[in-house]
Amino acid sequence: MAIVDAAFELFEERGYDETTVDDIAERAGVGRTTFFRHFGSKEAVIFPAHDELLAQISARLKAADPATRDIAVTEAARIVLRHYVAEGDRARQRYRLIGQVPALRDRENAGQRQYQRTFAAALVSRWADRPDAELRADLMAAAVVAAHNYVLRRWLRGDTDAPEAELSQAMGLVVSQAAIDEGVTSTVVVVNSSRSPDDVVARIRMALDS
Amino acid sequence: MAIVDAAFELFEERGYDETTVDDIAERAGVGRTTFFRHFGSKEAVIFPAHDELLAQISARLKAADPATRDIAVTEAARIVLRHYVAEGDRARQRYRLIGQVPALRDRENAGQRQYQRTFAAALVSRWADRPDAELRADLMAAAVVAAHNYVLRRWLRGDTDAPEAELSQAMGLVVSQAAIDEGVTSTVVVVNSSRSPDDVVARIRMALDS
DNA sequence: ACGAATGTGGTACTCAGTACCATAATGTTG
DNA sequence: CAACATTATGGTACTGAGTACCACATTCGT
Repeated sequence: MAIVDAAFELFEERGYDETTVDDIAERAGVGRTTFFRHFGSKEAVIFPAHDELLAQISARLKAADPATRDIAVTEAARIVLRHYVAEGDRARQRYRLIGQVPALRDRENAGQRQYQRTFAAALVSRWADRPDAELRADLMAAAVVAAHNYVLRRWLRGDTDAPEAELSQAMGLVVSQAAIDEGVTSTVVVVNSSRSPDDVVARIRMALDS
Repeated sequence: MAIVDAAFELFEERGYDETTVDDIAERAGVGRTTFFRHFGSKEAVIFPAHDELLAQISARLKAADPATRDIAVTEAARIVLRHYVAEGDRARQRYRLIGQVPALRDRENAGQRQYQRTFAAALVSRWADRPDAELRADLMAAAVVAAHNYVLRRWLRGDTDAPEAELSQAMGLVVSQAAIDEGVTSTVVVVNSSRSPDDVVARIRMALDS
Protein backbone atom coordinates (compact mmCIF):
# COMPACT_ATOMS: atom_id res chain seq x y z
CA MET A 1 0.00 0.00 0.00
CA ALA A 2 1.40 3.34 -1.09
CA ILE A 3 0.05 5.11 1.96
CA VAL A 4 1.84 2.80 4.37
CA ASP A 5 5.10 3.22 2.50
CA ALA A 6 4.79 6.97 2.52
CA ALA A 7 4.03 6.95 6.22
CA PHE A 8 7.04 4.84 7.17
CA GLU A 9 9.28 6.91 4.96
CA LEU A 10 8.23 10.16 6.56
CA PHE A 11 8.34 8.79 10.07
CA GLU A 12 11.92 7.74 9.49
CA GLU A 13 12.87 11.04 7.88
CA ARG A 14 11.26 13.52 10.26
CA GLY A 15 9.99 11.46 13.15
CA TYR A 16 6.46 10.54 14.05
CA ASP A 17 5.28 13.68 15.81
CA GLU A 18 6.83 15.92 13.20
CA THR A 19 4.86 14.23 10.43
CA THR A 20 1.28 15.28 9.82
CA VAL A 21 -1.39 13.23 8.16
CA ASP A 22 -1.43 15.82 5.41
CA ASP A 23 2.23 15.11 4.76
CA ILE A 24 1.56 11.39 4.43
CA ALA A 25 -1.41 11.88 2.16
CA GLU A 26 0.51 14.29 -0.01
CA ARG A 27 3.47 11.98 -0.48
CA ALA A 28 1.18 9.03 -1.14
CA GLY A 29 -0.63 11.11 -3.73
CA VAL A 30 -4.04 10.83 -2.13
CA GLY A 31 -6.38 13.10 -0.26
CA ARG A 32 -6.53 13.39 3.49
CA THR A 33 -10.01 11.93 3.49
CA THR A 34 -8.80 8.81 1.76
CA PHE A 35 -6.14 8.28 4.40
CA PHE A 36 -8.65 8.33 7.22
CA ARG A 37 -11.01 6.10 5.31
CA HIS A 38 -8.39 3.37 5.03
CA PHE A 39 -6.76 3.78 8.44
CA GLY A 40 -8.94 5.11 11.19
CA SER A 41 -6.09 7.07 12.73
CA LYS A 42 -2.54 8.18 12.27
CA GLU A 43 -1.36 5.45 14.60
CA ALA A 44 -3.26 2.72 12.79
CA VAL A 45 -1.14 3.09 9.67
CA ILE A 46 1.68 1.41 11.59
CA PHE A 47 -0.30 -1.54 12.93
CA PRO A 48 -1.97 -3.33 10.07
CA ALA A 49 -3.72 -6.68 9.96
CA HIS A 50 -4.53 -6.83 13.65
CA ASP A 51 -8.06 -8.03 13.18
CA GLU A 52 -7.04 -10.73 10.76
CA LEU A 53 -4.41 -12.05 13.12
CA LEU A 54 -6.87 -12.12 15.97
CA ALA A 55 -9.29 -14.06 13.84
CA GLN A 56 -6.60 -16.55 12.85
CA ILE A 57 -5.63 -17.09 16.46
CA SER A 58 -9.21 -17.53 17.50
CA ALA A 59 -9.79 -20.06 14.76
CA ARG A 60 -6.66 -22.03 15.62
CA LEU A 61 -7.59 -22.17 19.28
CA LYS A 62 -11.14 -23.22 18.59
CA ALA A 63 -9.96 -26.04 16.35
CA ALA A 64 -8.33 -27.82 19.27
CA ASP A 65 -9.71 -30.59 21.39
CA PRO A 66 -8.60 -31.16 24.99
CA ALA A 67 -5.79 -33.44 23.90
CA THR A 68 -4.19 -31.04 21.44
CA ARG A 69 -4.72 -27.80 23.30
CA ASP A 70 -1.10 -27.29 24.27
CA ILE A 71 -0.10 -27.60 20.67
CA ALA A 72 -2.90 -25.27 19.65
CA VAL A 73 -1.77 -22.57 22.05
CA THR A 74 1.82 -22.82 20.93
CA GLU A 75 0.85 -22.71 17.31
CA ALA A 76 -1.47 -19.79 17.82
CA ALA A 77 1.42 -17.87 19.31
CA ARG A 78 3.55 -19.03 16.42
CA ILE A 79 1.08 -17.59 13.94
CA VAL A 80 1.67 -14.14 15.36
CA LEU A 81 5.42 -14.55 15.57
CA ARG A 82 5.58 -15.81 12.02
CA HIS A 83 3.57 -12.85 10.80
CA TYR A 84 6.01 -10.35 12.24
CA VAL A 85 9.05 -12.26 11.10
CA ALA A 86 7.61 -12.42 7.58
CA GLU A 87 7.36 -8.64 7.60
CA GLY A 88 11.10 -8.42 7.95
CA ASP A 89 12.46 -4.91 7.90
CA ARG A 90 9.07 -3.34 8.27
CA ALA A 91 8.63 -5.05 11.63
CA ARG A 92 11.97 -3.69 12.74
CA GLN A 93 11.05 -0.20 11.56
CA ARG A 94 7.89 -0.44 13.61
CA TYR A 95 9.84 -1.66 16.59
CA ARG A 96 12.15 1.32 16.37
CA LEU A 97 9.25 3.73 16.12
CA ILE A 98 7.42 2.17 19.02
CA GLY A 99 10.51 2.53 21.13
CA GLN A 100 10.57 6.24 20.47
CA VAL A 101 6.94 7.31 20.50
CA PRO A 102 4.91 6.76 23.67
CA ALA A 103 1.61 7.00 21.82
CA LEU A 104 2.61 4.08 19.63
CA ARG A 105 3.73 2.09 22.61
CA ASP A 106 0.30 2.54 24.15
CA ARG A 107 -1.33 1.42 20.99
CA GLU A 108 0.84 -1.66 20.82
CA ASN A 109 0.01 -2.54 24.40
CA ALA A 110 -3.65 -2.23 23.65
CA GLY A 111 -3.29 -4.64 20.77
CA GLN A 112 -1.44 -7.16 22.87
CA ARG A 113 -4.14 -7.01 25.45
CA GLN A 114 -6.58 -8.08 22.80
CA TYR A 115 -4.43 -11.09 22.06
CA GLN A 116 -4.29 -11.82 25.73
CA ARG A 117 -8.05 -11.71 26.08
CA THR A 118 -8.48 -13.92 23.05
CA PHE A 119 -6.19 -16.52 24.58
CA ALA A 120 -7.79 -16.24 27.99
CA ALA A 121 -11.25 -16.74 26.57
CA ALA A 122 -10.15 -19.86 24.74
CA LEU A 123 -8.28 -21.25 27.73
CA VAL A 124 -10.92 -21.19 30.45
CA SER A 125 -12.33 -24.51 29.36
CA ARG A 126 -8.98 -26.08 30.12
CA TRP A 127 -9.67 -25.94 33.83
CA ALA A 128 -13.40 -26.27 33.55
CA ASP A 129 -13.59 -28.46 36.62
CA ARG A 130 -11.69 -26.08 38.87
CA PRO A 131 -13.07 -23.08 40.74
CA ASP A 132 -10.07 -20.97 39.77
CA ALA A 133 -10.40 -21.64 36.05
CA GLU A 134 -10.61 -17.98 35.13
CA LEU A 135 -7.54 -17.05 37.13
CA ARG A 136 -5.50 -19.86 35.63
CA ALA A 137 -6.64 -18.94 32.15
CA ASP A 138 -5.68 -15.32 32.76
CA LEU A 139 -2.29 -16.37 34.04
CA MET A 140 -1.58 -18.63 31.11
CA ALA A 141 -2.79 -16.08 28.59
CA ALA A 142 -0.53 -13.45 30.12
CA ALA A 143 2.36 -15.89 30.03
CA VAL A 144 1.75 -16.80 26.40
CA VAL A 145 1.81 -13.18 25.34
CA ALA A 146 4.86 -12.47 27.47
CA ALA A 147 6.71 -15.44 26.01
CA HIS A 148 5.82 -14.43 22.49
CA ASN A 149 6.92 -10.86 23.11
CA TYR A 150 10.16 -12.01 24.63
CA VAL A 151 11.07 -14.09 21.61
CA LEU A 152 9.85 -11.52 19.12
CA ARG A 153 11.83 -8.81 20.84
CA ARG A 154 14.95 -10.93 20.64
CA TRP A 155 14.41 -11.43 16.94
CA LEU A 156 13.66 -7.76 16.35
CA ARG A 157 16.89 -6.82 18.05
CA GLY A 158 18.81 -9.34 16.02
CA ASP A 159 19.65 -11.49 19.03
CA THR A 160 18.47 -14.67 17.38
CA ASP A 161 18.08 -16.19 13.95
CA ALA A 162 15.85 -19.05 15.05
CA PRO A 163 12.88 -17.36 16.67
CA GLU A 164 10.50 -20.24 16.08
CA ALA A 165 12.70 -22.70 17.89
CA GLU A 166 13.05 -20.27 20.77
CA LEU A 167 9.31 -19.86 20.86
CA SER A 168 8.88 -23.61 21.14
CA GLN A 169 11.20 -23.64 24.08
CA ALA A 170 9.63 -20.66 25.77
CA MET A 171 6.18 -22.07 25.24
CA GLY A 172 7.37 -25.33 26.75
CA LEU A 173 8.10 -23.41 29.91
CA VAL A 174 4.76 -21.67 29.78
CA VAL A 175 2.89 -24.92 29.33
CA SER A 176 4.72 -26.63 32.13
CA GLN A 177 4.10 -23.68 34.43
CA ALA A 178 0.43 -23.72 33.59
CA ALA A 179 0.21 -27.43 34.22
CA ILE A 180 1.40 -27.14 37.78
CA ASP A 181 -0.76 -28.79 40.39
CA GLU A 182 -2.48 -30.81 37.78
CA GLY A 183 -0.54 -33.85 38.84
CA VAL A 184 1.74 -33.89 35.82
CA THR A 185 4.36 -31.37 34.91
CA SER A 186 4.97 -32.72 31.48
CA THR A 187 3.38 -34.22 28.46
CA VAL A 188 2.59 -37.83 27.87
CA VAL A 189 4.14 -40.03 25.28
CA VAL A 190 2.93 -43.47 24.47
CA VAL A 191 4.44 -46.68 23.23
CA ASN A 192 2.37 -49.24 21.39
CA SER A 193 2.52 -47.20 18.24
CA SER A 194 3.17 -48.72 14.88
CA ARG A 195 6.60 -47.14 14.82
CA SER A 196 9.59 -48.83 16.30
CA PRO A 197 10.45 -47.80 19.85
CA ASP A 198 13.85 -46.61 18.72
CA ASP A 199 12.27 -44.32 16.19
CA VAL A 200 9.95 -42.83 18.78
CA VAL A 201 12.76 -42.40 21.28
CA ALA A 202 14.89 -40.68 18.68
CA ARG A 203 12.17 -38.18 17.95
CA ILE A 204 11.58 -37.54 21.61
CA ARG A 205 15.27 -36.88 22.09
CA MET A 206 15.15 -34.38 19.24
CA ALA A 207 12.32 -32.57 20.92
CA LEU A 208 14.17 -32.47 24.22
CA ASP A 209 17.34 -31.14 22.69
CA SER A 210 15.72 -28.48 20.60
CA MET B 1 -9.34 17.74 43.95
CA ALA B 2 -12.21 19.78 42.54
CA ILE B 3 -11.19 19.12 38.95
CA VAL B 4 -11.31 15.36 39.37
CA ASP B 5 -14.72 15.53 41.00
CA ALA B 6 -16.06 17.72 38.22
CA ALA B 7 -14.65 15.37 35.60
CA PHE B 8 -16.20 12.24 37.08
CA GLU B 9 -19.51 14.00 37.53
CA LEU B 10 -19.66 15.09 33.93
CA PHE B 11 -18.46 11.76 32.59
CA GLU B 12 -21.29 10.06 34.44
CA GLU B 13 -23.87 12.61 33.35
CA ARG B 14 -23.07 12.96 29.66
CA GLY B 15 -20.49 10.29 28.96
CA TYR B 16 -16.79 10.68 28.30
CA ASP B 17 -16.77 11.64 24.64
CA GLU B 18 -19.62 14.08 25.11
CA THR B 19 -17.68 15.98 27.76
CA THR B 20 -15.09 18.52 26.69
CA VAL B 21 -12.18 19.74 28.75
CA ASP B 22 -13.83 23.16 28.71
CA ASP B 23 -16.86 21.66 30.39
CA ILE B 24 -14.73 20.15 33.13
CA ALA B 25 -12.77 23.32 33.71
CA GLU B 26 -15.93 25.38 33.82
CA ARG B 27 -17.64 23.17 36.40
CA ALA B 28 -14.48 23.01 38.48
CA GLY B 29 -14.30 26.79 38.36
CA VAL B 30 -10.86 26.94 36.81
CA GLY B 31 -9.42 27.86 33.45
CA ARG B 32 -8.67 25.41 30.70
CA THR B 33 -4.98 26.08 31.04
CA THR B 34 -5.02 25.09 34.68
CA PHE B 35 -6.61 21.78 33.83
CA PHE B 36 -3.87 20.87 31.41
CA ARG B 37 -1.23 22.03 33.82
CA HIS B 38 -2.39 19.58 36.48
CA PHE B 39 -3.32 16.67 34.23
CA GLY B 40 -1.47 16.39 31.00
CA SER B 41 -4.49 15.12 29.15
CA LYS B 42 -8.20 14.53 29.37
CA GLU B 43 -7.59 10.85 30.02
CA ALA B 44 -5.11 11.46 32.79
CA VAL B 45 -7.75 13.00 35.03
CA ILE B 46 -9.12 9.50 35.52
CA PHE B 47 -5.85 7.76 36.37
CA PRO B 48 -4.19 9.55 39.22
CA ALA B 49 -1.23 8.60 41.35
CA HIS B 50 0.35 6.26 38.84
CA ASP B 51 3.86 7.50 39.32
CA GLU B 52 3.64 7.36 43.07
CA LEU B 53 2.38 3.80 42.97
CA LEU B 54 5.17 2.76 40.65
CA ALA B 55 7.69 4.31 42.98
CA GLN B 56 6.20 2.50 45.96
CA ILE B 57 6.34 -0.81 44.14
CA SER B 58 9.88 -0.26 43.08
CA ALA B 59 10.92 0.60 46.59
CA ARG B 60 9.20 -2.43 48.07
CA LEU B 61 10.82 -4.75 45.56
CA LYS B 62 14.26 -3.29 46.07
CA ALA B 63 13.98 -3.69 49.82
CA ALA B 64 13.90 -7.47 49.53
CA ASP B 65 16.73 -9.92 49.90
CA PRO B 66 16.73 -13.33 48.19
CA ALA B 67 15.03 -14.94 51.16
CA THR B 68 12.06 -12.59 51.27
CA ARG B 69 11.57 -11.94 47.59
CA ASP B 70 8.37 -13.94 47.24
CA ILE B 71 6.85 -11.96 50.05
CA ALA B 72 8.09 -8.74 48.50
CA VAL B 73 6.45 -9.49 45.16
CA THR B 74 3.18 -10.39 46.80
CA GLU B 75 3.23 -7.28 48.93
CA ALA B 76 4.12 -5.07 46.02
CA ALA B 77 1.05 -6.35 44.23
CA ARG B 78 -0.91 -5.83 47.40
CA ILE B 79 0.11 -2.18 47.52
CA VAL B 80 -1.61 -1.59 44.21
CA LEU B 81 -4.68 -3.59 45.12
CA ARG B 82 -4.99 -1.77 48.41
CA HIS B 83 -4.77 1.56 46.68
CA TYR B 84 -7.70 0.81 44.43
CA VAL B 85 -9.78 -0.72 47.18
CA ALA B 86 -9.18 2.34 49.32
CA GLU B 87 -10.58 4.49 46.56
CA GLY B 88 -13.90 2.75 46.93
CA ASP B 89 -16.64 4.06 44.70
CA ARG B 90 -14.25 6.12 42.64
CA ALA B 91 -12.44 2.97 41.55
CA ARG B 92 -15.75 1.46 40.50
CA GLN B 93 -16.68 4.59 38.58
CA ARG B 94 -13.39 4.37 36.76
CA TYR B 95 -13.98 0.70 36.05
CA ARG B 96 -17.34 1.48 34.52
CA LEU B 97 -15.90 4.24 32.37
CA ILE B 98 -13.03 2.10 31.19
CA GLY B 99 -15.47 -0.56 30.16
CA GLN B 100 -17.28 1.91 27.94
CA VAL B 101 -14.54 4.05 26.42
CA PRO B 102 -11.87 2.36 24.29
CA ALA B 103 -9.45 5.24 24.69
CA LEU B 104 -9.49 4.79 28.45
CA ARG B 105 -9.01 1.06 28.12
CA ASP B 106 -5.89 1.69 26.09
CA ARG B 107 -4.60 4.08 28.66
CA GLU B 108 -5.21 1.59 31.43
CA ASN B 109 -3.36 -1.10 29.54
CA ALA B 110 -0.44 1.22 29.07
CA GLY B 111 -0.32 1.82 32.78
CA GLN B 112 -0.41 -1.86 33.59
CA ARG B 113 2.44 -2.45 31.22
CA GLN B 114 4.50 -0.04 33.25
CA TYR B 115 3.79 -2.09 36.35
CA GLN B 116 4.74 -5.19 34.45
CA ARG B 117 8.05 -3.72 33.38
CA THR B 118 8.76 -2.56 36.90
CA PHE B 119 8.21 -6.06 38.21
CA ALA B 120 10.19 -7.65 35.40
CA ALA B 121 13.15 -5.39 36.01
CA ALA B 122 13.19 -6.24 39.68
CA LEU B 123 12.75 -9.96 39.08
CA VAL B 124 15.61 -10.72 36.71
CA SER B 125 18.06 -11.12 39.54
CA ARG B 126 15.95 -13.98 40.84
CA TRP B 127 17.28 -16.28 38.12
CA ALA B 128 20.63 -14.64 37.78
CA ASP B 129 22.36 -17.94 37.29
CA ARG B 130 20.14 -19.12 34.43
CA PRO B 131 20.45 -18.20 30.79
CA ASP B 132 16.69 -17.67 30.49
CA ALA B 133 16.49 -15.22 33.38
CA GLU B 134 14.89 -12.49 31.33
CA LEU B 135 12.19 -14.77 29.96
CA ARG B 136 11.34 -16.11 33.39
CA ALA B 137 11.23 -12.60 34.80
CA ASP B 138 8.92 -11.51 32.00
CA LEU B 139 6.67 -14.48 32.60
CA MET B 140 6.44 -13.91 36.30
CA ALA B 141 5.86 -10.19 35.91
CA ALA B 142 3.05 -10.87 33.47
CA ALA B 143 1.58 -13.39 35.88
CA VAL B 144 1.76 -11.00 38.82
CA VAL B 145 -0.10 -8.31 36.93
CA ALA B 146 -2.64 -10.80 35.62
CA ALA B 147 -3.26 -12.16 39.10
CA HIS B 148 -3.66 -8.68 40.53
CA ASN B 149 -6.03 -7.69 37.78
CA TYR B 150 -8.07 -10.83 38.26
CA VAL B 151 -8.59 -10.16 41.94
CA LEU B 152 -9.15 -6.46 41.48
CA ARG B 153 -11.72 -7.10 38.80
CA ARG B 154 -13.57 -9.46 41.09
CA TRP B 155 -13.64 -6.82 43.79
CA LEU B 156 -14.71 -4.09 41.38
CA ARG B 157 -17.61 -6.23 40.24
CA GLY B 158 -18.61 -6.96 43.80
CA ASP B 159 -17.79 -10.66 43.51
CA THR B 160 -15.71 -10.67 46.66
CA ASP B 161 -15.39 -8.85 49.96
CA ALA B 162 -11.96 -10.21 50.81
CA PRO B 163 -9.77 -9.17 47.93
CA GLU B 164 -6.54 -9.24 49.90
CA ALA B 165 -7.05 -12.84 50.91
CA GLU B 166 -7.79 -13.76 47.32
CA LEU B 167 -4.68 -11.96 46.22
CA SER B 168 -2.60 -13.99 48.64
CA GLN B 169 -4.04 -17.15 47.22
CA ALA B 170 -3.57 -16.09 43.61
CA MET B 171 -0.04 -14.96 44.29
CA GLY B 172 0.65 -18.32 45.87
CA LEU B 173 -0.16 -19.90 42.55
CA VAL B 174 1.96 -17.40 40.69
CA VAL B 175 4.94 -18.00 42.93
CA SER B 176 4.70 -21.75 42.66
CA GLN B 177 4.40 -21.54 38.89
CA ALA B 178 7.45 -19.34 38.72
CA ALA B 179 9.42 -21.71 40.91
CA ILE B 180 9.07 -24.59 38.52
CA ASP B 181 12.30 -26.11 37.40
CA GLU B 182 14.09 -25.96 34.13
CA GLY B 183 11.94 -25.62 31.05
CA VAL B 184 11.90 -29.17 29.88
CA THR B 185 9.22 -29.47 27.25
CA SER B 186 8.46 -33.11 27.91
CA THR B 187 9.72 -35.77 30.22
CA VAL B 188 7.43 -38.49 31.40
CA VAL B 189 6.83 -41.46 29.21
CA VAL B 190 3.81 -43.57 29.76
CA VAL B 191 3.09 -47.05 28.53
CA ASN B 192 -0.21 -48.65 27.73
CA SER B 193 -2.29 -45.70 26.68
CA SER B 194 -5.90 -46.30 25.84
CA ARG B 195 -5.50 -44.19 22.72
CA SER B 196 -5.10 -45.73 19.35
CA PRO B 197 -1.57 -45.88 17.97
CA ASP B 198 -2.51 -43.76 15.00
CA ASP B 199 -3.87 -41.09 17.24
CA VAL B 200 -0.73 -41.07 19.35
CA VAL B 201 1.58 -40.97 16.39
CA ALA B 202 -0.32 -38.09 14.89
CA ARG B 203 -0.02 -36.10 18.07
CA ILE B 204 3.65 -36.80 18.51
CA ARG B 205 4.31 -35.86 14.94
CA MET B 206 2.56 -32.56 15.40
CA ALA B 207 4.66 -31.83 18.44
CA LEU B 208 7.88 -32.82 16.77
CA ASP B 209 7.22 -30.91 13.60
CA SER B 210 6.16 -27.74 15.30
C1' DA C 1 7.56 45.99 52.23
C1' DC C 2 10.20 44.22 48.55
C1' DG C 3 11.34 41.31 44.80
C1' DA C 4 11.29 36.41 43.34
C1' DA C 5 9.23 32.39 42.48
C1' DT C 6 5.13 30.07 41.43
C1' DG C 7 0.20 29.49 40.13
C1' DT C 8 -3.48 31.10 37.20
C1' DG C 9 -6.34 32.50 33.09
C1' DG C 10 -6.74 34.11 28.47
C1' DT C 11 -5.64 34.13 23.44
C1' DA C 12 -4.10 32.09 19.51
C1' DC C 13 -2.32 28.37 17.17
C1' DT C 14 -1.56 23.29 15.23
C1' DC C 15 -3.33 19.11 14.10
C1' DA C 16 -6.18 14.72 14.52
C1' DG C 17 -10.52 13.16 13.60
C1' DT C 18 -15.56 13.70 11.84
C1' DA C 19 -19.43 15.13 8.81
C1' DC C 20 -21.01 16.31 4.57
C1' DC C 21 -21.18 16.91 -0.27
C1' DA C 22 -19.79 16.79 -5.01
C1' DT C 23 -17.50 14.09 -8.38
C1' DA C 24 -14.89 10.36 -10.55
C1' DA C 25 -14.25 5.31 -11.25
C1' DT C 26 -16.11 0.92 -11.51
C1' DG C 27 -19.38 -2.51 -12.05
C1' DT C 28 -24.12 -4.26 -13.32
C1' DT C 29 -28.10 -4.91 -15.96
C1' DG C 30 -31.15 -3.97 -19.83
C1' DC D 1 -23.42 0.12 -25.63
C1' DA D 2 -26.08 3.00 -22.68
C1' DA D 3 -28.27 3.99 -18.41
C1' DC D 4 -27.94 3.12 -13.75
C1' DA D 5 -26.31 1.80 -9.15
C1' DT D 6 -22.36 1.26 -6.26
C1' DT D 7 -18.35 2.49 -4.43
C1' DA D 8 -13.91 5.06 -3.99
C1' DT D 9 -12.07 9.65 -3.85
C1' DG D 10 -11.11 14.66 -2.77
C1' DG D 11 -12.44 18.99 -0.90
C1' DT D 12 -14.42 22.07 2.66
C1' DA D 13 -15.71 23.09 7.06
C1' DC D 14 -16.14 21.97 11.67
C1' DT D 15 -15.06 20.22 16.71
C1' DG D 16 -11.97 19.46 20.28
C1' DA D 17 -7.37 18.09 22.41
C1' DG D 18 -3.03 19.74 23.33
C1' DT D 19 0.79 23.53 23.09
C1' DA D 20 3.01 28.13 23.31
C1' DC D 21 3.04 32.46 24.99
C1' DC D 22 1.92 36.34 27.73
C1' DA D 23 -0.20 39.15 31.31
C1' DC D 24 -1.60 39.09 35.93
C1' DA D 25 -2.32 37.49 40.65
C1' DT D 26 -0.76 34.96 44.77
C1' DT D 27 2.45 33.45 47.90
C1' DC D 28 6.92 33.16 49.93
C1' DG D 29 11.50 34.31 51.81
C1' DT D 30 14.46 37.70 53.94
